[in-house]
Amino acid sequence: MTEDRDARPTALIWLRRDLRLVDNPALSRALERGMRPLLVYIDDAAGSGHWQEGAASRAWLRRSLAALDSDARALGGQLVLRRGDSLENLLDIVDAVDAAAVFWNRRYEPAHRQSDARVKQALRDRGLEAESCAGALLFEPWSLQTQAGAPYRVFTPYWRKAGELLDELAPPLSAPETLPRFADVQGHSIDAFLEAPKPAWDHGFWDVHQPGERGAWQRFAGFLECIDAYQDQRDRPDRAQTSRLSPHLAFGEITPRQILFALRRQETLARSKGTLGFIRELGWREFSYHLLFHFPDSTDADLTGAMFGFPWSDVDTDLLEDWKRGRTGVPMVDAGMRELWATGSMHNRVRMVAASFLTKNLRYYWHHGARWFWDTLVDADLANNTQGWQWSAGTGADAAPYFRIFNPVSQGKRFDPDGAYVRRWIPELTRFDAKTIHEPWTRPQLIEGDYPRAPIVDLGKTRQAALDAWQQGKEVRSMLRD
DNA sequence: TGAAATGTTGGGGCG
DNA sequence: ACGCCCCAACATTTC
Repeated sequence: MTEDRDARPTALIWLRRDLRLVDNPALSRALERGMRPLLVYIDDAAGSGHWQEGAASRAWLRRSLAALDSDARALGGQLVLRRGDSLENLLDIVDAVDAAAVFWNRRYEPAHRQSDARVKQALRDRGLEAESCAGALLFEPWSLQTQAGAPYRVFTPYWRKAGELLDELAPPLSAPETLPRFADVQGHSIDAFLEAPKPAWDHGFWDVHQPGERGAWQRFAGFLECIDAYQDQRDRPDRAQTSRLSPHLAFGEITPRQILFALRRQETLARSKGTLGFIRELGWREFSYHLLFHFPDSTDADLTGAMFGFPWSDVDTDLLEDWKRGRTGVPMVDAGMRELWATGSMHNRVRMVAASFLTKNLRYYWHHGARWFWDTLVDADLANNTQGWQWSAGTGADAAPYFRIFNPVSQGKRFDPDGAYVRRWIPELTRFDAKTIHEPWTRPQLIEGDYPRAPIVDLGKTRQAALDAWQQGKEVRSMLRD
């Protein structure tokens, strides 16, 4: 067997949210160093702190790992699957294959930064080489700062600064042509590693998504067909013209720099409004990571004091449940929440509408919404989810002011003018036409089934109550300042 | 990457 | 011709 004669040292490639073989810096590091890479994934619940991946993410993870396992085998290699403490497992595999090094791509979530630092120290204490690489972002969070040396808190100057550096980015890395195989290493089989959901509540996910590196590139190719129209169409949930790359990015099946370089190669598209608009959205992802890195407490508490003293409402669990399950009686909100439940995804415009309803009409603290999205989204990403919710609630950096309260009826009329999106997810409203479908309570006799005949809260009254509450909080804040 | 209230402007109908 | 009103279409302000 070749491995017996091969004198090259072995490096473990500790995979997490970088489930790809192309443009994988940790893997490339091993190859550059003339080392034999062994891919390892460890299911370590403790390493994520209290933001352990939700059920939808795990459904995705299961399929993404299966794809990676198959891709690794196709190159002659393997993917070692382990469960439990990361360090213990790494050390055990190091012993089994007599590895000299462990390489991985960096994570930026607070719990992972802590546990990764401990792992790195412990590996080095044992005389092993341990290196973390930059693989998930265009820019490391510490590489961009204001003239005063502080982290940016406003997107526009952040992205302007990033724009100066975009042209200097190194191109993506290529994949190995082959991978070595190791005979004496124990691991779980892919089928036994993560159980398929029972009952198969995730079946609707895979109509719209195909996890894995190949699925990511197929999705990207599909998106290229309509990226020209992206800027004009991206707010339309009734059109399937967004990239839908977010779960692939969240699991690291594709990287932002692969996307960026691939777009640059498309000469006719590279400077189009649609392309630039999409790249700007990648910028928001970068900005979210930047904020998460510099303000790690923001996953659980307000990033700014803008809403200090605001009287958030006590949660009525029945109403919260109505919101989660798409039974608020407000079509645009319910359609979004049902899309989320069925597909593990929700159109971005509708996420904003649903978040506005929760944090303003219901006046619940954003954390309740962030938790639900965290559990149900296949693209659950701590940086994006946190900043998205803080942005909606008015508590974040560069956030929408709290008084920007969406009217889900006018949002519906504007962005789903035919009612096609709402009709797709709320069959109880099939009898409505475009004119009235976003306010079915004006024709309650047309509503079918047990869909609410009226919204669970009055949109006008709760809007005014939110503004009044904001005014109160404003007084508290100004008293505290004096 | 709001909405609603309020203010302004200008065209047209009408006495 | 003129003032007056109505109202749509915008613009500005406020939360």
